[in-house]
Amino acid sequence: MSRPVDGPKEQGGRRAETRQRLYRAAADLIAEQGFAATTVDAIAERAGVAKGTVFYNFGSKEALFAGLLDHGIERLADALAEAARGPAASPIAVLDALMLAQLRFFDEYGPFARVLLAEMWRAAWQDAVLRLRTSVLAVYERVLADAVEAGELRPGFDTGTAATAVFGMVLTVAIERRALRPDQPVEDVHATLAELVHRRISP
Amino acid sequence: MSRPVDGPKEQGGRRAETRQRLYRAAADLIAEQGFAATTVDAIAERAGVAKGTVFYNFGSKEALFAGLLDHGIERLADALAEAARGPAASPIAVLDALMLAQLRFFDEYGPFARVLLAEMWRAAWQDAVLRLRTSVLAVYERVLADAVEAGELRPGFDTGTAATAVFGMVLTVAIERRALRPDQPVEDVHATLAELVHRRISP
DNA sequence: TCTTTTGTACCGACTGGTCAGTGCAAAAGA
DNA sequence: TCTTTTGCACTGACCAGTCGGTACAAAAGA
Repeated sequence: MSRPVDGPKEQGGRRAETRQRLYRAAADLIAEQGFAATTVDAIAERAGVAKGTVFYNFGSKEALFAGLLDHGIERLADALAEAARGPAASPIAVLDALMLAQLRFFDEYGPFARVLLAEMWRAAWQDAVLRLRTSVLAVYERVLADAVEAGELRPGFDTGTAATAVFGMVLTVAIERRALRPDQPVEDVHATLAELVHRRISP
Repeated sequence: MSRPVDGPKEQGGRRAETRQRLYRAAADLIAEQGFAATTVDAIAERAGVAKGTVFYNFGSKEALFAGLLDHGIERLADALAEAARGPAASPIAVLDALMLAQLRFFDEYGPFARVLLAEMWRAAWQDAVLRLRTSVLAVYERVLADAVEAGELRPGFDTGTAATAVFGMVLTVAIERRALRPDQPVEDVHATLAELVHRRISP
Protein backbone atom coordinates (compact mmCIF):
# COMPACT_ATOMS: atom_id res chain seq x y z
CA MET A 1 0.00 0.00 0.00
CA SER A 2 2.48 2.61 1.13
CA ARG A 3 4.83 2.91 -1.80
CA PRO A 4 8.27 4.00 -0.51
CA VAL A 5 9.63 5.97 -3.47
CA ASP A 6 12.44 7.29 -1.33
CA GLY A 7 16.04 7.97 -2.23
CA PRO A 8 18.83 5.43 -1.82
CA LYS A 9 19.50 4.44 1.76
CA GLU A 10 21.27 1.27 2.75
CA GLN A 11 24.04 -0.42 0.86
CA GLY A 12 23.76 -4.17 1.14
CA GLY A 13 20.01 -4.81 1.34
CA ARG A 14 17.80 -6.43 -1.21
CA ARG A 15 16.41 -3.14 -2.48
CA ALA A 16 19.87 -1.68 -2.78
CA GLU A 17 20.95 -4.54 -4.97
CA THR A 18 17.86 -4.22 -7.16
CA ARG A 19 18.55 -0.53 -7.56
CA GLN A 20 22.13 -1.20 -8.57
CA ARG A 21 20.95 -3.61 -11.22
CA LEU A 22 18.48 -1.06 -12.50
CA TYR A 23 21.12 1.65 -12.61
CA ARG A 24 23.45 -0.48 -14.62
CA ALA A 25 20.73 -1.60 -17.03
CA ALA A 26 19.47 1.94 -17.46
CA ALA A 27 22.95 3.32 -18.07
CA ASP A 28 23.68 0.67 -20.70
CA LEU A 29 20.46 1.21 -22.60
CA ILE A 30 20.30 4.97 -22.31
CA ALA A 31 23.90 5.26 -23.47
CA GLU A 32 22.92 3.42 -26.63
CA GLN A 33 19.51 4.90 -27.33
CA GLY A 34 19.03 8.00 -25.24
CA PHE A 35 16.63 8.58 -22.39
CA ALA A 36 13.39 9.05 -24.27
CA ALA A 37 13.96 6.14 -26.63
CA THR A 38 14.67 3.71 -23.81
CA THR A 39 11.58 2.03 -22.44
CA VAL A 40 11.03 1.08 -18.85
CA ASP A 41 10.13 -2.41 -20.06
CA ALA A 42 13.56 -2.75 -21.65
CA ILE A 43 15.35 -1.53 -18.55
CA ALA A 44 13.39 -3.93 -16.36
CA GLU A 45 14.06 -6.83 -18.67
CA ARG A 46 17.79 -6.15 -18.87
CA ALA A 47 17.93 -5.85 -15.09
CA GLY A 48 16.07 -9.15 -14.71
CA VAL A 49 13.24 -7.50 -12.84
CA ALA A 50 9.55 -6.92 -13.41
CA LYS A 51 8.36 -3.59 -14.68
CA GLY A 52 6.41 -2.93 -11.53
CA THR A 53 9.60 -3.17 -9.52
CA VAL A 54 11.02 -0.17 -11.31
CA PHE A 55 8.08 1.94 -10.25
CA TYR A 56 8.06 0.44 -6.79
CA ASN A 57 11.67 1.50 -6.35
CA PHE A 58 11.79 4.81 -8.14
CA GLY A 59 8.25 5.99 -8.70
CA SER A 60 8.87 7.14 -12.26
CA LYS A 61 11.19 6.74 -15.21
CA GLU A 62 12.49 10.24 -14.65
CA ALA A 63 13.25 9.57 -11.01
CA LEU A 64 15.19 6.46 -11.94
CA PHE A 65 17.27 8.50 -14.33
CA ALA A 66 17.81 11.30 -11.84
CA GLY A 67 19.02 8.71 -9.36
CA LEU A 68 21.36 7.26 -11.93
CA LEU A 69 22.88 10.66 -12.64
CA ASP A 70 23.32 11.46 -8.96
CA HIS A 71 24.85 8.10 -8.28
CA GLY A 72 27.36 8.40 -11.09
CA ILE A 73 28.28 11.99 -10.36
CA GLU A 74 28.90 11.14 -6.74
CA ARG A 75 31.23 8.32 -7.64
CA LEU A 76 33.07 10.48 -10.16
CA ALA A 77 33.44 13.27 -7.63
CA ASP A 78 34.87 10.78 -5.14
CA ALA A 79 37.36 9.46 -7.67
CA LEU A 80 38.56 12.95 -8.54
CA ALA A 81 38.71 14.12 -4.95
CA GLU A 82 40.86 11.14 -4.08
CA ALA A 83 43.18 11.78 -7.00
CA ALA A 84 43.52 15.39 -5.90
CA ARG A 85 44.48 14.31 -2.38
CA GLY A 86 47.48 12.30 -3.49
CA PRO A 87 51.03 13.64 -3.27
CA ALA A 88 52.00 15.93 -6.10
CA ALA A 89 54.98 18.09 -6.95
CA SER A 90 52.92 20.96 -8.31
CA PRO A 91 49.39 22.03 -9.19
CA ILE A 92 50.03 21.03 -12.77
CA ALA A 93 50.98 17.56 -11.58
CA VAL A 94 47.68 17.41 -9.72
CA LEU A 95 45.89 18.44 -12.90
CA ASP A 96 47.60 15.51 -14.55
CA ALA A 97 46.42 13.15 -11.86
CA LEU A 98 42.87 14.47 -12.18
CA MET A 99 42.78 13.88 -15.90
CA LEU A 100 44.07 10.37 -15.47
CA ALA A 101 41.52 9.63 -12.77
CA GLN A 102 38.68 10.95 -14.94
CA LEU A 103 39.92 8.96 -17.89
CA ARG A 104 40.04 5.78 -15.81
CA PHE A 105 36.62 6.41 -14.32
CA PHE A 106 34.97 6.84 -17.69
CA ASP A 107 36.92 3.93 -19.02
CA GLU A 108 35.35 1.75 -16.36
CA TYR A 109 31.89 3.29 -16.56
CA GLY A 110 31.76 4.00 -20.26
CA PRO A 111 27.99 3.96 -20.65
CA PHE A 112 27.69 6.50 -17.88
CA ALA A 113 30.14 8.75 -19.67
CA ARG A 114 27.96 8.75 -22.75
CA VAL A 115 24.81 9.36 -20.77
CA LEU A 116 26.45 12.27 -19.04
CA LEU A 117 27.71 13.81 -22.25
CA ALA A 118 24.38 13.48 -24.00
CA GLU A 119 22.09 14.62 -21.22
CA MET A 120 24.32 17.07 -19.39
CA TRP A 121 22.80 20.17 -20.91
CA ARG A 122 19.14 19.17 -20.85
CA ALA A 123 17.14 21.58 -18.77
CA ALA A 124 15.28 18.68 -17.20
CA TRP A 125 18.26 17.58 -15.13
CA GLN A 126 19.37 20.92 -13.77
CA ASP A 127 19.87 19.54 -10.28
CA ALA A 128 22.30 16.92 -11.44
CA VAL A 129 24.18 19.41 -13.57
CA LEU A 130 24.49 21.73 -10.61
CA ARG A 131 25.92 18.89 -8.58
CA LEU A 132 28.35 18.13 -11.37
CA ARG A 133 29.54 21.70 -11.32
CA THR A 134 29.93 21.97 -7.58
CA SER A 135 31.44 18.58 -6.93
CA VAL A 136 33.38 17.69 -10.08
CA LEU A 137 34.23 20.82 -12.02
CA ALA A 138 35.07 22.54 -8.75
CA VAL A 139 37.93 20.10 -8.23
CA TYR A 140 39.43 21.10 -11.55
CA GLU A 141 38.84 24.74 -10.91
CA ARG A 142 40.56 24.59 -7.53
CA VAL A 143 43.71 23.02 -8.90
CA LEU A 144 43.81 25.55 -11.72
CA ALA A 145 43.45 28.34 -9.19
CA ASP A 146 46.35 26.79 -7.29
CA ALA A 147 48.37 26.85 -10.48
CA VAL A 148 47.65 30.54 -10.89
CA GLU A 149 48.63 31.04 -7.28
CA ALA A 150 51.88 29.17 -7.85
CA GLY A 151 52.68 31.28 -10.88
CA GLU A 152 52.28 28.39 -13.29
CA LEU A 153 49.44 30.22 -14.99
CA ARG A 154 48.96 33.90 -15.60
CA PRO A 155 47.08 35.85 -12.95
CA GLY A 156 43.55 36.52 -14.11
CA PHE A 157 43.41 33.25 -16.02
CA ASP A 158 39.80 32.11 -16.38
CA THR A 159 39.86 28.97 -14.29
CA GLY A 160 36.13 28.37 -14.66
CA THR A 161 36.19 28.13 -18.42
CA ALA A 162 39.41 26.16 -18.33
CA ALA A 163 37.93 23.66 -15.87
CA THR A 164 35.00 23.02 -18.20
CA ALA A 165 37.39 22.78 -21.12
CA VAL A 166 39.56 20.13 -19.51
CA PHE A 167 36.58 18.16 -18.27
CA GLY A 168 34.92 18.19 -21.67
CA MET A 169 38.15 17.30 -23.40
CA VAL A 170 38.76 14.27 -21.22
CA LEU A 171 35.11 13.19 -21.45
CA THR A 172 35.10 13.36 -25.24
CA VAL A 173 38.38 11.52 -25.59
CA ALA A 174 37.35 8.85 -23.11
CA ILE A 175 34.24 8.10 -25.12
CA GLU A 176 36.08 8.14 -28.41
CA ARG A 177 38.72 5.78 -27.11
CA ARG A 178 36.17 3.26 -25.87
CA ALA A 179 34.22 3.43 -29.10
CA LEU A 180 37.04 3.51 -31.62
CA ARG A 181 40.32 2.49 -30.03
CA PRO A 182 39.54 0.12 -27.18
CA ASP A 183 43.00 -1.42 -27.38
CA GLN A 184 44.91 1.78 -26.82
CA PRO A 185 46.08 1.99 -23.19
CA VAL A 186 44.44 4.71 -21.15
CA GLU A 187 47.92 5.84 -20.12
CA ASP A 188 48.83 6.64 -23.72
CA VAL A 189 45.75 8.76 -24.15
CA HIS A 190 46.53 10.48 -20.91
CA ALA A 191 50.06 11.22 -22.04
CA THR A 192 48.73 12.90 -25.17
CA LEU A 193 46.30 15.03 -23.19
CA ALA A 194 48.94 15.96 -20.65
CA GLU A 195 51.24 17.02 -23.42
CA LEU A 196 48.46 19.05 -24.98
CA VAL A 197 47.65 21.03 -21.88
CA HIS A 198 51.08 21.61 -20.52
CA ARG A 199 53.59 20.57 -23.08
CA ARG A 200 55.38 17.98 -21.03
CA ILE A 201 57.53 16.81 -23.93
CA SER A 202 58.87 13.42 -23.07
CA PRO A 203 61.18 11.68 -25.53
CA MET B 1 1.86 10.73 -55.48
CA SER B 2 5.55 10.29 -56.13
CA ARG B 3 7.11 11.57 -52.95
CA PRO B 4 10.55 12.94 -53.75
CA VAL B 5 12.35 12.17 -50.49
CA ASP B 6 15.67 13.11 -51.99
CA GLY B 7 18.60 14.82 -50.37
CA PRO B 8 19.15 18.56 -50.46
CA LYS B 9 19.75 19.93 -53.92
CA GLU B 10 19.14 23.50 -54.90
CA GLN B 11 19.70 26.52 -52.71
CA GLY B 12 17.17 29.19 -53.42
CA GLY B 13 14.02 27.32 -54.42
CA ARG B 14 10.77 27.02 -52.55
CA ARG B 15 11.54 23.54 -51.29
CA ALA B 16 14.97 24.61 -50.15
CA GLU B 17 13.48 27.32 -48.01
CA THR B 18 10.96 24.96 -46.49
CA ARG B 19 13.77 22.57 -45.65
CA GLN B 20 15.80 25.33 -44.03
CA ARG B 21 12.88 26.22 -41.82
CA LEU B 22 12.43 22.60 -40.86
CA TYR B 23 16.13 22.20 -40.08
CA ARG B 24 16.12 25.20 -37.83
CA ALA B 25 12.94 24.17 -36.04
CA ALA B 26 14.19 20.62 -35.60
CA ALA B 27 17.56 21.77 -34.27
CA ASP B 28 15.93 24.09 -31.75
CA LEU B 29 13.54 21.50 -30.43
CA ILE B 30 15.90 18.54 -30.48
CA ALA B 31 18.55 20.57 -28.68
CA GLU B 32 16.10 21.14 -25.87
CA GLN B 33 14.39 17.77 -25.68
CA GLY B 34 16.40 15.24 -27.61
CA PHE B 35 15.50 13.44 -30.80
CA ALA B 36 13.07 10.86 -29.49
CA ALA B 37 11.18 13.28 -27.29
CA THR B 38 10.63 15.76 -30.10
CA THR B 39 7.47 15.14 -32.13
CA VAL B 40 7.09 15.74 -35.81
CA ASP B 41 3.95 17.75 -35.05
CA ALA B 42 5.97 20.11 -32.89
CA ILE B 43 8.67 20.54 -35.51
CA ALA B 44 6.10 21.27 -38.19
CA GLU B 45 4.29 23.75 -36.00
CA ARG B 46 7.47 25.59 -35.04
CA ALA B 47 8.50 25.73 -38.68
CA GLY B 48 5.07 27.08 -39.62
CA VAL B 49 4.45 24.20 -41.97
CA ALA B 50 1.89 21.43 -42.26
CA LYS B 51 2.85 18.05 -40.90
CA GLY B 52 2.41 16.44 -44.28
CA THR B 53 5.06 18.76 -45.66
CA VAL B 54 7.66 17.20 -43.40
CA PHE B 55 6.98 13.77 -44.83
CA TYR B 56 6.66 15.13 -48.32
CA ASN B 57 10.13 16.63 -48.04
CA PHE B 58 11.99 14.10 -45.96
CA GLY B 59 9.97 10.92 -45.92
CA SER B 60 10.55 10.23 -42.24
CA LYS B 61 11.52 11.81 -38.97
CA GLU B 62 14.84 10.00 -39.04
CA ALA B 63 15.63 11.23 -42.53
CA LEU B 64 14.90 14.79 -41.47
CA PHE B 65 17.34 14.41 -38.63
CA ALA B 66 19.99 12.78 -40.77
CA GLY B 67 19.66 15.68 -43.19
CA LEU B 68 20.02 18.14 -40.34
CA LEU B 69 23.21 16.48 -39.15
CA ASP B 70 24.69 16.38 -42.63
CA HIS B 71 23.77 19.98 -43.30
CA GLY B 72 25.32 21.20 -40.05
CA ILE B 73 28.45 19.14 -40.39
CA GLU B 74 28.98 20.40 -43.90
CA ARG B 75 28.71 24.00 -42.82
CA LEU B 76 31.04 23.42 -39.88
CA ALA B 77 33.56 21.72 -42.12
CA ASP B 78 33.41 24.69 -44.50
CA ALA B 79 33.93 27.15 -41.67
CA LEU B 80 36.97 25.25 -40.39
CA ALA B 81 38.44 24.71 -43.81
CA GLU B 82 38.21 28.41 -44.51
CA ALA B 83 39.85 29.28 -41.21
CA ALA B 84 42.66 26.86 -42.00
CA ARG B 85 43.24 28.51 -45.37
CA GLY B 86 43.95 31.93 -43.90
CA PRO B 87 47.48 33.28 -43.46
CA ALA B 88 49.21 32.02 -40.33
CA ALA B 89 52.66 32.29 -38.86
CA SER B 90 52.81 28.69 -37.69
CA PRO B 91 50.78 25.51 -37.36
CA ILE B 92 49.99 26.44 -33.79
CA ALA B 93 48.62 29.75 -35.01
CA VAL B 94 46.40 27.83 -37.41
CA LEU B 95 45.22 25.67 -34.52
CA ASP B 96 44.28 28.89 -32.78
CA ALA B 97 42.32 30.06 -35.78
CA LEU B 98 40.51 26.73 -35.99
CA MET B 99 39.44 26.86 -32.38
CA LEU B 100 38.15 30.38 -32.81
CA ALA B 101 36.25 29.44 -35.94
CA GLN B 102 34.67 26.45 -34.21
CA LEU B 103 33.77 28.57 -31.22
CA ARG B 104 32.14 31.17 -33.45
CA PHE B 105 30.28 28.56 -35.45
CA PHE B 106 28.78 26.94 -32.39
CA ASP B 107 28.08 30.34 -30.94
CA GLU B 108 25.95 31.11 -33.96
CA TYR B 109 24.38 27.67 -34.25
CA GLY B 110 24.14 26.81 -30.57
CA PRO B 111 21.25 24.36 -30.83
CA PHE B 112 23.15 22.43 -33.45
CA ALA B 113 26.14 22.21 -31.13
CA ARG B 114 24.00 20.59 -28.48
CA VAL B 115 22.40 18.21 -30.93
CA LEU B 116 25.80 17.19 -32.19
CA LEU B 117 27.19 16.65 -28.71
CA ALA B 118 24.22 14.61 -27.59
CA GLU B 119 23.78 12.44 -30.64
CA MET B 120 27.34 12.17 -31.89
CA TRP B 121 27.99 8.75 -30.43
CA ARG B 122 24.64 7.15 -31.17
CA ALA B 123 25.07 4.13 -33.37
CA ALA B 124 22.07 5.20 -35.45
CA TRP B 125 23.90 8.12 -37.06
CA GLN B 126 27.13 6.39 -37.94
CA ASP B 127 27.20 7.95 -41.39
CA ALA B 128 27.09 11.45 -40.03
CA VAL B 129 29.74 10.68 -37.45
CA LEU B 130 31.98 9.31 -40.14
CA ARG B 131 31.52 12.49 -42.10
CA LEU B 132 32.36 14.51 -39.00
CA ARG B 133 35.57 12.58 -38.61
CA THR B 134 36.68 12.86 -42.19
CA SER B 135 35.68 16.45 -42.79
CA VAL B 136 36.00 18.20 -39.44
CA LEU B 137 38.34 16.28 -37.18
CA ALA B 138 40.63 15.75 -40.14
CA VAL B 139 41.23 19.50 -40.35
CA TYR B 140 42.43 19.53 -36.76
CA GLU B 141 44.50 16.44 -37.28
CA ARG B 142 46.22 17.89 -40.30
CA VAL B 143 47.29 21.06 -38.53
CA LEU B 144 48.54 19.05 -35.59
CA ALA B 145 50.54 16.87 -37.96
CA ASP B 146 51.97 20.06 -39.45
CA ALA B 147 52.97 21.14 -35.96
CA VAL B 148 54.79 17.87 -35.46
CA GLU B 149 56.47 18.37 -38.81
CA ALA B 150 57.51 21.88 -37.83
CA GLY B 151 58.98 20.61 -34.58
CA GLU B 152 56.37 22.37 -32.45
CA LEU B 153 55.20 19.02 -31.14
CA ARG B 154 57.20 15.91 -30.40
CA PRO B 155 57.54 13.36 -33.20
CA GLY B 156 55.19 10.46 -32.57
CA PHE B 157 52.62 12.72 -30.94
CA ASP B 158 49.13 11.18 -31.24
CA THR B 159 47.47 13.71 -33.50
CA GLY B 160 44.27 11.70 -33.82
CA THR B 161 43.54 11.67 -30.11
CA ALA B 162 44.62 15.28 -29.79
CA ALA B 163 42.30 16.34 -32.61
CA THR B 164 39.34 14.75 -30.86
CA ALA B 165 40.46 16.32 -27.60
CA VAL B 166 40.58 19.83 -28.98
CA PHE B 167 37.31 19.43 -30.84
CA GLY B 168 35.53 18.10 -27.75
CA MET B 169 37.04 20.79 -25.58
CA VAL B 170 35.85 23.60 -27.81
CA LEU B 171 32.42 22.01 -28.25
CA THR B 172 31.90 21.64 -24.52
CA VAL B 173 33.04 25.15 -23.74
CA ALA B 174 30.94 26.64 -26.52
CA ILE B 175 27.82 25.04 -25.12
CA GLU B 176 28.65 26.01 -21.57
CA ARG B 177 29.25 29.60 -22.54
CA ARG B 178 25.93 29.90 -24.35
CA ALA B 179 24.07 28.28 -21.50
CA LEU B 180 25.78 29.91 -18.54
CA ARG B 181 27.79 32.93 -19.62
CA PRO B 182 26.12 34.38 -22.71
CA ASP B 183 27.62 37.79 -22.01
CA GLN B 184 31.23 36.67 -22.06
CA PRO B 185 32.84 37.51 -25.41
CA VAL B 186 33.78 34.54 -27.51
CA GLU B 187 37.24 36.02 -27.87
CA ASP B 188 37.83 35.80 -24.13
CA VAL B 189 36.88 32.15 -24.09
CA HIS B 190 39.14 31.58 -27.04
CA ALA B 191 42.04 33.27 -25.28
CA THR B 192 41.63 30.94 -22.33
CA LEU B 193 41.57 27.87 -24.55
CA ALA B 194 44.56 29.07 -26.53
CA GLU B 195 46.49 29.62 -23.36
CA LEU B 196 45.49 26.17 -22.15
CA VAL B 197 46.71 24.34 -25.20
CA HIS B 198 49.86 26.23 -25.93
CA ARG B 199 50.61 28.50 -23.04
CA ARG B 200 50.60 31.73 -24.90
CA ILE B 201 50.92 33.83 -21.76
CA SER B 202 49.91 37.33 -22.64
CA PRO B 203 50.03 39.94 -19.89
C1' DT C 1 5.16 -24.22 19.61
C1' DC C 2 1.84 -23.05 16.20
C1' DT C 3 -0.92 -19.55 14.05
C1' DT C 4 -1.97 -15.05 12.47
C1' DT C 5 -0.78 -10.50 11.21
C1' DT C 6 2.09 -7.00 9.21
C1' DG C 7 5.42 -4.84 6.19
C1' DT C 8 8.39 -5.11 2.35
C1' DA C 9 9.60 -6.29 -2.20
C1' DC C 10 8.24 -7.77 -6.35
C1' DC C 11 5.22 -9.32 -10.26
C1' DG C 12 2.85 -8.71 -14.84
C1' DA C 13 -1.59 -8.01 -17.28
C1' DC C 14 -3.99 -4.07 -18.41
C1' DT C 15 -5.26 0.88 -19.67
C1' DG C 16 -5.31 5.38 -21.56
C1' DG C 17 -2.82 8.33 -24.08
C1' DT C 18 0.68 9.55 -27.51
C1' DC C 19 2.77 9.75 -31.90
C1' DA C 20 4.90 8.43 -36.57
C1' DG C 21 3.17 7.89 -40.62
C1' DT C 22 -0.94 7.61 -44.22
C1' DG C 23 -4.57 9.15 -47.53
C1' DC C 24 -6.69 12.43 -50.00
C1' DA C 25 -8.86 16.38 -51.93
C1' DA C 26 -8.15 21.03 -52.56
C1' DA C 27 -5.33 25.22 -52.88
C1' DA C 28 -1.27 27.73 -54.00
C1' DG C 29 2.80 28.64 -56.50
C1' DA C 30 5.79 28.81 -60.70
C1' DT D 1 0.47 22.01 -66.32
C1' DC D 2 3.32 20.18 -62.80
C1' DT D 3 5.13 20.65 -58.30
C1' DT D 4 4.63 21.75 -53.69
C1' DT D 5 2.03 22.70 -49.73
C1' DT D 6 -2.14 22.51 -46.86
C1' DG D 7 -5.59 20.66 -43.65
C1' DC D 8 -7.44 17.06 -41.44
C1' DA D 9 -9.16 12.64 -40.20
C1' DC D 10 -7.42 8.21 -39.29
C1' DT D 11 -4.66 4.08 -37.81
C1' DG D 12 -1.80 0.97 -35.49
C1' DA D 13 2.01 0.37 -32.67
C1' DC D 14 4.01 1.54 -28.61
C1' DC D 15 4.68 2.86 -23.80
C1' DA D 16 4.48 5.10 -18.92
C1' DG D 17 2.22 4.24 -15.20
C1' DT D 18 -1.51 1.44 -12.45
C1' DC D 19 -3.37 -2.06 -9.74
C1' DG D 20 -4.69 -6.38 -7.79
C1' DG D 21 -2.14 -9.86 -6.39
C1' DT D 22 1.91 -13.13 -4.72
C1' DA D 23 6.00 -14.41 -1.75
C1' DC D 24 8.23 -14.33 2.29
C1' DA D 25 10.22 -13.14 6.61
C1' DA D 26 9.78 -11.33 11.04
C1' DA D 27 6.87 -9.93 14.79
C1' DA D 28 2.85 -10.63 17.58
C1' DG D 29 -0.41 -13.28 19.68
C1' DA D 30 -2.34 -17.67 21.88
